[in-house]
Amino acid sequence: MSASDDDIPARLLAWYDRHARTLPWRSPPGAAAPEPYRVWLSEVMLQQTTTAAVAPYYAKFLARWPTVEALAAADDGDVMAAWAGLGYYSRARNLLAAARMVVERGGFPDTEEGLRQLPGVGAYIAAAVAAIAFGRRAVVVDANVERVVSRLFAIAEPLPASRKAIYERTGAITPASRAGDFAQAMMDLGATVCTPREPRCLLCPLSADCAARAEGEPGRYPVKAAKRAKPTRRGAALWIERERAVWLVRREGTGMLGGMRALPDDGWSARSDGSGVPDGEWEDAGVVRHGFTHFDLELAVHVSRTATPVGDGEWWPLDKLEEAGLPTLFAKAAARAGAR
DNA sequence: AAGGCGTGGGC
DNA sequence: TGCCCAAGCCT
Repeated sequence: MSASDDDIPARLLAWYDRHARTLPWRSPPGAAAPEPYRVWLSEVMLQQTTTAAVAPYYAKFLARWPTVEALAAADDGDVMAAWAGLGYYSRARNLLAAARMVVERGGFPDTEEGLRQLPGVGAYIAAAVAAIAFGRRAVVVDANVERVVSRLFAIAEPLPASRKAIYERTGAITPASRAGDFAQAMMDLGATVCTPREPRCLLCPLSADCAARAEGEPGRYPVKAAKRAKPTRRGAALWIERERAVWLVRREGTGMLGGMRALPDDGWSARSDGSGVPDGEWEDAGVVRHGFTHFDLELAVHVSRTATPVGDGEWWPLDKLEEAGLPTLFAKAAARAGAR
């Protein structure tokens, strides 16, 4: 490094004062912090999800449930349906459970340790909310920070083994004041300058400090462990129609798409072979392909107007299908069934 | 502690 | 097209 670590937060915050992104859940640099509810809601939505994808959902949730009290009083099915399409549905289940805990205890915890007790709040979100909403010094490490810090210090150890070292290095450059702005500055830097491919080092306020840049190939970091191949599973979904209505069920439990409204299926999510359509006269409506995090799915869509409804469900009017809150997989299957 | 857990966009 | 990636958490 050409300068001491002490200068890093100062340079980064000066950069942030001029280049902070404007985002719906964020206050401008130096302004009063947003309400904890808004920070928490945005952080939950932003897990593994782009800001562009989150923005409309954040607006919708805030308009419909403006406070944590309103959210705590919401109907479970309404919240799940409002989350439909955003993915990682355990987030919605935990969101509601956490809102009810917060109301029960009379407000948000204002420490990392307290926040960690809420379901769906892990190390990252607890630190982010403590820093951004409550102004506490907290070491905030997300994937952006992992990338920036890996490059800044040329950490050669691959992720995820390097997480501990990254946390310590991040802690060493996190300032006592403006920790929330510092965290958001690191994330903005990672999102707009220190990008995964072809980082724009000429625009970076930390380029003089960056060991990876000094080495000449900053895009080499962070080093990542090899990932495993994604298998393909096959399954079937059932479109059972009567009088302009379709039979929808609610998926149980906390597994794949748990808690979400869905088409009946053959159990593909619990098995890898996919087999078996119940007796009856089924028309083949084709196959929907959908990629999940750890496997690809080829879902055959079977259509019947005479088959007996499967399981515990309800007849849903076709002209209101958009309001059913189907996850994207089943929205695709519905489109396939309708297009036959 | 490594794998389950969604989806859409960029290249 | 196929792969990588995006403000991770839970078990």
